[in-house]
Amino acid sequence: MPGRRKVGNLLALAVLSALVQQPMHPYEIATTLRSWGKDQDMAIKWGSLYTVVRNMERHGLIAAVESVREGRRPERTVYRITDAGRAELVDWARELVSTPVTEQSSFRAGLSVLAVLHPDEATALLRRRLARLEDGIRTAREAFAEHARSVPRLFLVENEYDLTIQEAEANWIRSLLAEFTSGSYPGLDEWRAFHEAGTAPGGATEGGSSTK
Amino acid sequence: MPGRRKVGNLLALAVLSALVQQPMHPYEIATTLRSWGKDQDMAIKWGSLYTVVRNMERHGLIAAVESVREGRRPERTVYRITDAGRAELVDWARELVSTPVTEQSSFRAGLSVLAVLHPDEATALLRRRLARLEDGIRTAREAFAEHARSVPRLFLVENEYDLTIQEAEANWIRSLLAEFTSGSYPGLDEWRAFHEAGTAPGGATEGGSSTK
DNA sequence: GGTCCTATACTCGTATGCGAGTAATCGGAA
DNA sequence: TTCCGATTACTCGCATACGAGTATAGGACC
Repeated sequence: MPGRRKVGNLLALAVLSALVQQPMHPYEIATTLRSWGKDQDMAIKWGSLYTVVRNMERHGLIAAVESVREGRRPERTVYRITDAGRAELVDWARELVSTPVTEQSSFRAGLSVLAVLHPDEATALLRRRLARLEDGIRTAREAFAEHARSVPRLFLVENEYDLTIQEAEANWIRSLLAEFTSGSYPGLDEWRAFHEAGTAPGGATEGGSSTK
Repeated sequence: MPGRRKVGNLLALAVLSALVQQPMHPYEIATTLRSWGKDQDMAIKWGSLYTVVRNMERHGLIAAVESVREGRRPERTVYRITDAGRAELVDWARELVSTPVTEQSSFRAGLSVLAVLHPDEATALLRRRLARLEDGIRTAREAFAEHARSVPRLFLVENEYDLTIQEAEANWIRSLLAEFTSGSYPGLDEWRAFHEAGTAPGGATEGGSSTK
């Protein structure tokens, strides 16, 4: 339970933002979100969607409108947003916008154990990341330009933000790589020495003996 | 299970990086991590720690060394890293460093529903965020400078990264705010109009009728 | 030398997350 | 006409995540 929200999953926010437009059944919500391009920043997990929707109903944020059975397909339950849901949407938006939270970042985690890799390998891997990142940025920029034709900028703010952050990361990696390759990074020699002596840096020297 | 890792929780990575130094019992791992300052980017959840450790043992990444009972305290099980664990640590580090993944960001989520707020409120909230962010950056910078006295820069890369990203976010917010306050942001008037007409933007006009 | 507060060191139960499975419909090719 | 694969629309159940609870030890203070 991240925080005090009745339904803490950010997927719930997406559901609210879809239902605020019009009543829908869960599958339609997913489709709408995907067409909206929200699936990029929030891969829709089927299992979660239905769990989240059920919980949202339980907490009165949404309410079932009808259960249609079209032909003999599985029953589709159509939901609409309630006033409580609308209030939650706004309140949640307020919180998310105004309060910075330190998010979990896998790259940060990777960096925190960067020392276990040989500096040359670390350099190569960072180059790899940079290349992929540049690729991703290019793609995102194109998709953004495409979308921007038909959608007002306000509805694409998150993408603009994303691009900015990714660029900042790319730049940071570039400058780190520059220090690595020029040899100006402090402690680079010790780092290299540790690894070439066949031991992990920061750890005690251990012969790699059998484990079992 | 994020990916194919036997134990996908990033906490497991932290555990490995602690145990690579020397065998420890779980509580000691937590303490070590905290002293290392890793708790900032990865709040240690007690429940998770023990679950993760158990799973890691099950998968052979770590192994129990001994179960000491000091006095009449609860039994403490000391774990050491195995060769498989060491291999996992390195392999995991490689992946995390080389492969960018689009992480979940609550701010991005917030931005994606920014339109549900009145532009004036959005502006105020962004100002609020910016102030808090600047505060956090200042604090982090000081902590970093302090640490940098005793710890080589290599072991603080993640913090450097973090600062860079946070600054990028702050700058982005600043420029967005500038556009909002100068009125140069496209669509600002429509945005305002939507809200002042008493309806959510992008949605159909709906009288706020009773819900139940 | 008794009491209180904090630190140590976990355990347990529950809510949640989510992959994998299921089943019906539909459009097109053979 | 029938078969096949894709699409629609969910359900189920297990593994995880994690808060809250528990219980002992040690030191400070009076």
